[in-house]
Amino acid sequence: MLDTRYDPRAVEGKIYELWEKSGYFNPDNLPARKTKNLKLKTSAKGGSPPKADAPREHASGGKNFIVYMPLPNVTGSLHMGHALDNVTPDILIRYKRMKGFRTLWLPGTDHAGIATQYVVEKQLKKEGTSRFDLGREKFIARVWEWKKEYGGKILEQLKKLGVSADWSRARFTMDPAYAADVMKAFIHYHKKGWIYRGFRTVNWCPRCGTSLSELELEYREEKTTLYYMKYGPFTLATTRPETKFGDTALAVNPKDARYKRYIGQTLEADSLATDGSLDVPRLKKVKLLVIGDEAVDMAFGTGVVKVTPAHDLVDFEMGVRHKLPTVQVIDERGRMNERVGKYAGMKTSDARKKVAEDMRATGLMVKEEPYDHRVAVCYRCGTIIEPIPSQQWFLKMEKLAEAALAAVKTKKVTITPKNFERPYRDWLTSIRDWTISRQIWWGHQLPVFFCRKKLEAISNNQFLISKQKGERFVVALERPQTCPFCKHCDMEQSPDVLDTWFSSALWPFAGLSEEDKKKYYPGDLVSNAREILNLWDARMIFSGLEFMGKVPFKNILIHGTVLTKEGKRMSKSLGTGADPLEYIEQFGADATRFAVVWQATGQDIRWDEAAAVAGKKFCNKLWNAARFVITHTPAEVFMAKACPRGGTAADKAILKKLAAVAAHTEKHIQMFAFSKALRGLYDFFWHEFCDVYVEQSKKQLADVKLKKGTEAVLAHVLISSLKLLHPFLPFVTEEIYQKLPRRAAGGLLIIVPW
RNA sequence: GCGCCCUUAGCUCAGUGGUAGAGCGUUGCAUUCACAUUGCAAAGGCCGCUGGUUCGAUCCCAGCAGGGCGCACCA
Repeated sequence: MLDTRYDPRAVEGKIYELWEKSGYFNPDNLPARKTKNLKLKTSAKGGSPPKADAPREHASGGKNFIVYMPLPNVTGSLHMGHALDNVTPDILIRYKRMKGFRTLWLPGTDHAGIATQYVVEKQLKKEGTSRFDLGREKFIARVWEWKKEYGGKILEQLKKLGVSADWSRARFTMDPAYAADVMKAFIHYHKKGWIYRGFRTVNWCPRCGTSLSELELEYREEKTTLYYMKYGPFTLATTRPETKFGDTALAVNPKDARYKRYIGQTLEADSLATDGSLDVPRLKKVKLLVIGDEAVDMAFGTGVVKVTPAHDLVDFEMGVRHKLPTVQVIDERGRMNERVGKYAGMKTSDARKKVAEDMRATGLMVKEEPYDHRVAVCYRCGTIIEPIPSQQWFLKMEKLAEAALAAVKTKKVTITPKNFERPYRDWLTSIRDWTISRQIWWGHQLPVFFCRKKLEAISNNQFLISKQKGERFVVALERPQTCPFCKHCDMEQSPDVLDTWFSSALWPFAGLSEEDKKKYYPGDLVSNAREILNLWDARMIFSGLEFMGKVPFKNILIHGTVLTKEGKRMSKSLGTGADPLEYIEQFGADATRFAVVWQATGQDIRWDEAAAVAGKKFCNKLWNAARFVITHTPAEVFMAKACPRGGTAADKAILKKLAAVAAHTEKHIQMFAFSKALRGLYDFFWHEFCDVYVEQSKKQLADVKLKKGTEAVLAHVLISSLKLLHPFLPFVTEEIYQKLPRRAAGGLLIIVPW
C-alpha cells in the first residue's frame, strides 16, 4: 500500500492544496459548522466518534491567536532569514489551531520603497532609459507592473515551506485601504502637532537621490588619509578638507586646558581662495568663531575640529547648539556647488585631492597620515553617503518613544530572549526625531499640498538656513479644490514619499476592514531578526498604542541569524547562501523545517546541511513506522475511544513515555523553545517508540492474548505522535493521517485537537 | 567607548553542582521479518586558559585569551 520511502515531492503540493481548500487558514472558517460536518462523518456508520479525535467547539468560543508575519519585501526571494521568521510562528499557529484557538497568521508584502525602486531602475537602465525619461507617473505605473508580475513570488515560496497563513487576508502596504490608513496616520500626527518640517543635515545618497535613515546605512572600511591642516593658531585633523569652505566654526572641548582660552573668540585664519584659476592656489582670510562643545574628543588628532554643519551630522547638532550658520558646499549629486567658485562641479573625492594639493602648495598642510576610516554607504547601492542639508519632514518622537518604552517596562510586551530589552531601551531613550520623508517616487506620497505661489519663493534651498522662507501648505487626505491661500492655484502635492517603515509600522492594523480591526486586533506575536527590533517592532508598538490604544502584540521573538558553516554572514553574491527552496527540493519542506528548528537553539545558526539530512531521515522513519502500524492494525482499532489502558509492561511504559513527551512538547512550545520540543519528540518517536516498542510489539502481535491490546497501543501512539509532530512536520504527518482508516482520520489533521 | 553572546567528540551543536550527550561523519557487523534514508556495536572529549567558592565544577564567581554580534562614535 504505502511506498517504502517517503517522497515529499509527491505529497507536499497535494497536501497544501487540501489545506487551502479547507479554508481553515482563515479563522472565520473555524467555527462549529465544520465541527458538525466532522461529527456527521465520524458517526455515519454508527458508534460514537473517537473521543481523542473529536473536534471540539472551535472558534465559536475560542480565543484568538494572531501572528503578524514579518513583511517580506516585494523584491524578496525566500532565504534562510525568511525561513527563520516564519517556521517558528507557523509552529505556534498550528499548535494553537489544533488547541482550538481562532488562529490568524496575517501575511503580506512590503512595497519597500528604495529597494523596489532600485530594482525597477536597474531594469530601465538595461533598456537604455531611466525613471527621469519616463517621468513620475509612468515610472510608478511601471513599478506597479513589476509588482503585479513578481510581487507575489515570495508568498508563493512561503507556501512551499508550509506556512499556514490566511492568504485571503494578504495585504500589500500600497493597497488602497492600507494607503488610506497611512495617510490618516500622517494627518493624525500632524493634527497633534508632532510633524514638522525643517532643514537638517541628513544622510544623503547621491545616487538614489534620497535621504536615508541611520538604520539604512551600512559601513565600509576604507583606507584614507587624515590631513592635518593649519587654521589660524590651530592645527587640526580632518578626513574631509574639501568641506572646509562650509566651515562655520572651530570647536574644542570646553575642558581642554590647551584651548580653553580661545572659546568665544572669533579668529582670523588663512584659507584657500575660491576665485581665480585652478592652477594658481591662493589664500584668503576667513573669520571663524571658536566654540566649546562636549562632543569634541580631546584625544583625537589635535583636539580641535572644524565645524561644518552642512556636511556632518555631529557638526550640524553642534551648529544648532551654538546657533551657527549652515553653509552648503556640496549638492544633491555629490558635487561641489557654485559657492566654491573654481572648485564647483567637482566630485567630492576629486575636490578632496585638489584641495589637499592646494593646501600643500600654500603651506596650509602640516602633515598627512594614512587612516583607516569607516565610511557610511547606502544600504541599497553602496554609494558613499554625503551628509547634506535638505528640507525634510520629521515626526516628534518624545511621546511615542515614552509609550513604547513603557509597554515593555510594564511587560505588556515581552521580548524573548530577554537581553534584547536593553538595546530596545537604549534606542528609545536616546532617540532623535524620525525623518519620515524620502525623496524617491515609489511609496506613499505625502498628503501635503503647497500653494504654488509660495513654493517658488523658497525653491532655492542651497544656502543659509536663515534665508529659508516660510511657506503655506495644507495637510489633507485629498487635494483641495481651491487653494486656501492664493485662491487660484491648483496646489502642488509634495513630491516626497514616506519612509517605508512609516507604513510598515502600521502593519498590525492598517488596511484591515473595520470589522477585522475589531475582531483581530491586538494580536499575540511577531518573530523576526534582531536588526528589526528597533527598525520595526518598536515602531509597531508605538503606532499600535497611538492609533488602536493597545499594544499590537504580547510577544516579540528574536531569532538568531543564519550564518554559513564557517560562521560568516550568508551572501547571495558570494554564493554562500543556503537557499531554502533548494533544501525543500532536495530534502522536502518538512526536513527543511526540521533543520531550521533543530538548529534554532537561540544562538546564531551556523547552517549545517546535516540537520536537513537528519530531518529527511526522520520523515522517512515516521513514514515507515506508520506503514508498520497501518498494515498490522485493523481499521476498527483506529476508531478506538480514548487511550488504551493496562496491558503489558511494554504497553504501560510506552504510554507513560508518550504522556511525558506530550507534556514536554507543550511546555517547550509555550516557552518558545521549539528546538527542545522537537528534539524531545525525535528521541521519543525514534528511540522509544520505534526502537523499543515497535520491536516488542512484533512479539506481542504473535500472541493471541496480547494482539488486541498491542494494536490499540500502536494505533494510539501513532495518532498521538502525528498530532504532536504536526506543527513541526505538517506535510508528512497530514499525509499519513490521510492514509489512516477513514473514520479515525475524519477530516484534516490541522484541526484535530491534541 | 557601551552592551550582549559564544568557546564541549572530526564538523554543527545540546546539556547538568557529582568526573559528559545528540545529529552528521568515521570503523566493524547484520539484509526475506515497517524502514539500508535501517538495526546493533565501536572508536573519538585535560567540556578555551588561569585562579577562586565548594566535600566536589564543564556547569557558580573573577581574570585572561580567542571568536561573533548589536548600539554609539569615527572630525
